[in-house]
Amino acid sequence: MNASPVLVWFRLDLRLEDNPALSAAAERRSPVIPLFIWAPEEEAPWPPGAASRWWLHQSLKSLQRSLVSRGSRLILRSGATLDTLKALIAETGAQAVFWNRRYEPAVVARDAAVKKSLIEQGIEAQSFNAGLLFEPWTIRGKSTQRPFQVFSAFWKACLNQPEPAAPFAVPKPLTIPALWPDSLTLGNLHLEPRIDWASGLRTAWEPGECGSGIELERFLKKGLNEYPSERNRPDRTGTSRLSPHLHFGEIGPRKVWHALRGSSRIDKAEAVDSYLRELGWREFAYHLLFHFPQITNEPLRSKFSAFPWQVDGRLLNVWQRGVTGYPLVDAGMRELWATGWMHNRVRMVAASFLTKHLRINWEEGAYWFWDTLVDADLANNTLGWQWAAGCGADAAPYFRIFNPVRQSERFDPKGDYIRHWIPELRRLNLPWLHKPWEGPVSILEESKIQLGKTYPFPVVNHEKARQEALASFEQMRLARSAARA
DNA sequence: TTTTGAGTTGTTCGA
DNA sequence: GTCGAACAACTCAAA
Repeated sequence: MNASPVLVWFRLDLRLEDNPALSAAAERRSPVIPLFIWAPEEEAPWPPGAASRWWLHQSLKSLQRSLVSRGSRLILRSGATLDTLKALIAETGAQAVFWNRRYEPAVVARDAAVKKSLIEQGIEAQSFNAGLLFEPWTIRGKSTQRPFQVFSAFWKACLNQPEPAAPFAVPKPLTIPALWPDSLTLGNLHLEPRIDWASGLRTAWEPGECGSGIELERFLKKGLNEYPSERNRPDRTGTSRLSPHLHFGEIGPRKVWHALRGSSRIDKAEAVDSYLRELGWREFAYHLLFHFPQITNEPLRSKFSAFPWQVDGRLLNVWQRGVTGYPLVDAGMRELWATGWMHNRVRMVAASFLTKHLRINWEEGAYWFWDTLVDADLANNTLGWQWAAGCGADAAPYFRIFNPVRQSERFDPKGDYIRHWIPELRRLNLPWLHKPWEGPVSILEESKIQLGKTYPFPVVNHEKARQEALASFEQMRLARSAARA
């Protein structure tokens, strides 16, 4: 037996299938020591939020279970990563550390320092790609050789690349070390909330590799064919719901890619392309985050630094709690609070509402989503918010301001989504459900609604807010041309 | 270097 | 109800 063990350092790749770091370690026929290190402060200013920590706990539990069922274990530690790795190397005599790459700026810097230090110490340190179809540095403009800032050109370049490799199989039984190092218990990491607010999350999700496989199967069977149209319907299950699973790496994009391309159950190539395109947006988000790492806290378009954002804690709070008086926005914010997830169509409406109607800085929204989403992902969250605010890559033109009532009428036509998340409006008929403040007094009375008491009046008037948002853009434009002159 | 065509997800207005 | 145009100006990416 090959004596010295390999440490497999798990991060956002909490799976056994298609896990190149784990497979590479298994092929060594050396003992394998699976390891997770909890070091949130190393990810500042974006350490995992509360919903993410809840998910992480469940996902680690699931990974631990699968490893144990294979006769292995998952060693848990907390504290500074490099010190922890060095301590484990000393304890176990490991000569190699393998992991799968991450792309968040703070993590990239941390990992580079870890790798350098390990190599200096004579330890083999290898990183792999488990999380992306296309590594950010491999995609460049044809003539410019620069990173892309426009999605369609980016995705076209990706599709011209060789097809992503087939996923790795689950490795054969792992070689067990002669002696297991000490491990914390999962409870020691204190990932779960002290006050149990997670019952809605438990109902909505099954974290872990097994749960992701079930979700993918469901989507292939029931969702994908109608994806191009149904994906916009928050009142139906028309999306894949894979986002948290992809974020934690319980399933990898290669598996999803090949499952879709190879599935015989799908009769519409259009549906496959349409969903893969969304995976493409995920790739694009990572591409941007890698090449423009400052965008997590600065607008990609620097002229937006001059945008006259409003600072208003009351309005921010109203938005966060889902009491803006616009039913679709409120339904979305309450879905988020209850389940840790919000339908993408509603995310756009809610984000547009915060940044345009309330003119609150997109960063406030990004931090709220970061804390409350189970799929909080720095690349996707940053791209999404900057896109909505108009300051990001390929962003919506400034005059594209979502009308929360019109969006509601188009995408929740029967009001089922609103009724589900705003029970106090459930007796209200169409079309007033989309805009209660326009409902006749008699109808509101019959529906047991007292505006201002049981459900709020709109916090802003749509048309007025729209005009003010347009005026703010104009102000920014003028400030810039003045600065240029 | 310069030129040219194009750019996720919308709304409103008027015919 | 449906349809097309206007809503600006700017930046990116390729030729």
